[in-house]
Amino acid sequence: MPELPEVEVVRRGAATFAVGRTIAHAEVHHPRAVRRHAAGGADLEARLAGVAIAEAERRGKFLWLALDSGEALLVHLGMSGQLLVQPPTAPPEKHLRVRLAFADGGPDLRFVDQRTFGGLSVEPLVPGRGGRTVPRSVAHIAPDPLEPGFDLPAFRAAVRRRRTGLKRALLDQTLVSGIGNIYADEALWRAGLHYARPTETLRPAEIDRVLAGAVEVMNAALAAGGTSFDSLYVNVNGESGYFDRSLQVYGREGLECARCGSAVRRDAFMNRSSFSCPRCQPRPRRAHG
DNA sequence: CCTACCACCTGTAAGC
DNA sequence: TGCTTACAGGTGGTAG
Repeated sequence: MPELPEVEVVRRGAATFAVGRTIAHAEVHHPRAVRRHAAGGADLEARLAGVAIAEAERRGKFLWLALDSGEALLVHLGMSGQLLVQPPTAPPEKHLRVRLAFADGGPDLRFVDQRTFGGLSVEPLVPGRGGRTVPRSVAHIAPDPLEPGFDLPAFRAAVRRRRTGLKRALLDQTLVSGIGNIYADEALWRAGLHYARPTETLRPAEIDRVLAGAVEVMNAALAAGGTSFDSLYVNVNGESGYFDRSLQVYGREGLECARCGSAVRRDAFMNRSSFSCPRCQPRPRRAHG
């Protein structure tokens, strides 16, 4: 489950079902799912056996479970990862990668991931950006705009220092985290800005507008349980959110813009797609990307 | 240093 | 009905 709202839905599920419980043992079913854990799958299993889960935290699209051993179990869902609460007796899912069994004999926490772009690792906690303590491989990730400590003036300055297009900047997790392809397009539509607008030409008010658009759309998506076009994007109980019904441009090529009635266009961009309204978001004369 | 591109995977849907 | 191609909510490493 990719972007910030979907990851937050999963984090809340983990907080409800896993915090306070003790892991009996972990089983790594696929080595690729733990490739970021440098010491290997057996080491990850050893570090998880017998430790209790103290908290479930998130920055951007990175989710971690703070452990009473002092380390953290970092989870990135990649493009297709799921964290599922399942009875220990449930048969293994087709794409089960890691299973956590608990000392109380209650439900497992299972990491299921079709494409294996996601993964787990056990890492030390280190000082991160914005004064927060984060797992080591999250140290370079910028605060996300739903964090209380998000520094808007610093974000404005960082964007204007960039020499790139606005959407590239929104997707750069070292500038602002949590925004992916769907919510970038939705935020740009809300702000009435084109994805290729050169960052160095943006006025502070325009940067504020697109960031505010991202915050609004992600909060709305969170309230709807996230965006889900298929069964890949589900909460810990396997349920889909319904924010896809509220998207204004993403995935809506040829359909009417809700604001002006023009047909939504789709452009190839960064090996994926960008959806926008040709009238509300005119292409700038000078464009980046 | 900074920016842009590509590889990393599996599955589904559309096109021929 | 096959077979091929395009595409999918992301990230890190690396070439320029």
